[in-house]
Amino acid sequence: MVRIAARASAASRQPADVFQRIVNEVFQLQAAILRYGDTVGSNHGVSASRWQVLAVLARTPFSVAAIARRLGLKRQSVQRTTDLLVDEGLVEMIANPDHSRAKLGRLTPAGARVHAALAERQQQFCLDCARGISLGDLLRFERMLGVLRDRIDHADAQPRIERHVARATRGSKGGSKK
Amino acid sequence: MVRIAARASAASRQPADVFQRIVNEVFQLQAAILRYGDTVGSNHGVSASRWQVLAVLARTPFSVAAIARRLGLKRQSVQRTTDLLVDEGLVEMIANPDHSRAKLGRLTPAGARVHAALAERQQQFCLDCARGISLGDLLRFERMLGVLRDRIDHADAQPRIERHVARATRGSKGGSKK
DNA sequence: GTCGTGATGACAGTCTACTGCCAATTGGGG
DNA sequence: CCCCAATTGGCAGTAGACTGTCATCACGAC
Repeated sequence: MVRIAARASAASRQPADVFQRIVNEVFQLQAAILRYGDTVGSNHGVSASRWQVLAVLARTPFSVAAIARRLGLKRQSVQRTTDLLVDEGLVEMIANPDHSRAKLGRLTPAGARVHAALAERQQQFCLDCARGISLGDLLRFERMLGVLRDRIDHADAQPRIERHVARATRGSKGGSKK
Repeated sequence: MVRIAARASAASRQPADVFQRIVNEVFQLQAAILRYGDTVGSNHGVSASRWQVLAVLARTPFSVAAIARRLGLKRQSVQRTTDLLVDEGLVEMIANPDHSRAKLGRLTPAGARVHAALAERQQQFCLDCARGISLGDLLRFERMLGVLRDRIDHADAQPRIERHVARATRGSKGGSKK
């Protein structure tokens, strides 16, 4: 399908170059998703990150740590978002019979209304985006996302030379470079 | 314990459900990339975002705004990162014959050294990640990322019903949408 | 019953990206 | 020549995610 020899410059087909473009595209795709979520959500008074939390709690109450695991975020990040949602009256913390300290977040009636409105828009949005793309392509795409994530997570991120030395020089990241 | 509600939708093949899982995967893939970049970069004193700027400037000097366009970020974000890189001695601003105010960023010898070390690691990393994946699959994946981004960017993010009413009922966080 | 480990919530601080606003520069039209 | 729009840099403020740290709670080992 593609001639291998000539013109590798414009859009390089070297695996490493393709991969770098993919990294850039992933960043921009995530930014686009966040932009969309913020825009749609703002019409209902919530940002993309709050929407995410609402979506998790819409199914069934969860502790903050459980929400974080589902979203792939840190406890502390979700904690902050959840606190704000409680302040706004969209979420309430209810007692957890299994753990006196780890209360469960649950949508208030107001929170449920917001989520319902957003879910409806999201359904249409998803269908719009998926239109014309075969289910097989979508599933392949989803699988590839997972494969790449696995590989990146399991890649050896440590230097091959004096790992302990390099690690000792860390600790202040950017600030150490004065 | 964390098998939660994922069961019901775990293998859903409805396009909208697949799409929602894709969104989640994109977020986590981006987080994984950032984690990797920070880990590798920290061994050389730079974070993932600084690495990105160094990579752009490695080819040829650019103005801050030009870097931002290349990375798909806002001017102000890149400006801040670039200022820090200048403080750290990895980048220097040189005169721009075409614009007296928009100076061009260029790697200092120290910056070039850091970038060279990172580029070498990155090359190996990209090859590791792409191993076993056909070039065609990679290119298809790259194309799909672009397609989805286009659709999301061009999706109708506005409500179909009385936007001004919804906005009027907000108040606090609505400021972002002015 | 007591202790240690892990999970959890809470608080503080950092980093990065965003928006908003303003000043200076550039290039084109009136 | 002067004015205007677009571009650019600079500064301020906000949002969200991260790490680090500590106290508390649950649970199993002893």
